[in-house]
Amino acid sequence: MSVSADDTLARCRDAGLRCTKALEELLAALLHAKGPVTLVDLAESPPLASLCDKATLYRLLLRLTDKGIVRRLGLHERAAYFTLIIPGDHRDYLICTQRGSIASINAPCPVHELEEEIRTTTGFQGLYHELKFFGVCPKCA
Amino acid sequence: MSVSADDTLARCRDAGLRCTKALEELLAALLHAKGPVTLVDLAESPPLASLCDKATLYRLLLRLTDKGIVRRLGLHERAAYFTLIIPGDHRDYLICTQRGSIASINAPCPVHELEEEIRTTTGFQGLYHELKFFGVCPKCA
DNA sequence: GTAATTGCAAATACTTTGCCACGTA
DNA sequence: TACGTGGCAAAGTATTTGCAATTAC
Repeated sequence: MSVSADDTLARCRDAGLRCTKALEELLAALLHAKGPVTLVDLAESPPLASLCDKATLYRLLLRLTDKGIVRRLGLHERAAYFTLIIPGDHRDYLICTQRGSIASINAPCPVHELEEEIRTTTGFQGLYHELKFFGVCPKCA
Repeated sequence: MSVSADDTLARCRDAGLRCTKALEELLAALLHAKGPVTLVDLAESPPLASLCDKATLYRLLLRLTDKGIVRRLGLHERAAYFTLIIPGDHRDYLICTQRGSIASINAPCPVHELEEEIRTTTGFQGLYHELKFFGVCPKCA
């Protein structure tokens, strides 16, 4: 298991979650995923498919989201997307509305200052943001 | 009817849509709405509730989204949110994850440069973005 | 031993579609 | 008149929940 995997598992333990096989494999699947994935994506991926029920994954993702270990993204699809929160790592997304592909953007995110401003002026707690670009990629256009 | 309402209706006509009572009232409802609204919000609002079916609203919103007159937002709720696109007007959102309230942010959006850069480097067509801040508002915290 | 977690199955919620009647251009 | 649009009802898809059995601590 990579360092991140152990780190994440440790964060789960700290959050009071029990270390079950399902949790371990779910974290592994999220780590290996190239980007945000849906519940169904996860439920159908080889190790998880035979290991546990979709409802279990659903509830695990709920708890993880609750504990701030996983983020639930509202993209344009009907299904929700999930991604691990790696401390100190922020991602913005570029989505092709035609094919539904999701790419991460590596450019430095220009929103942090505004986020700081909002934090101080509104008093919101646990503030974070989602920045998504939508359009039709060259291949689809 | 305000100027915006006429403008928007004109855009619909230009897009080849027929001006029906349902369309007019839907546009009016979207204009009066403080921010993004769900299909159910619209279907239950007084003028529309007795005027037309939910399926009609659904199909109208589809057409309007298709024509670039309405934007469908993926927020964190299960339901999709819709909002009128006012040319030259861009909005970012501040969402309380506790109560689900959605506020518009008036601060100048710091993303336009990055959007330009993405447009030129990736060749995406019809590029636009959604920027949303999530957190727990002071009242809920 | 005890409380958290899980599987299975059923219930919800929201969206989407089919088909025929209707109204706009 | 012709074709886009609307109503009603049913189907589809993703999410959410109840409860008894199981498992981690």
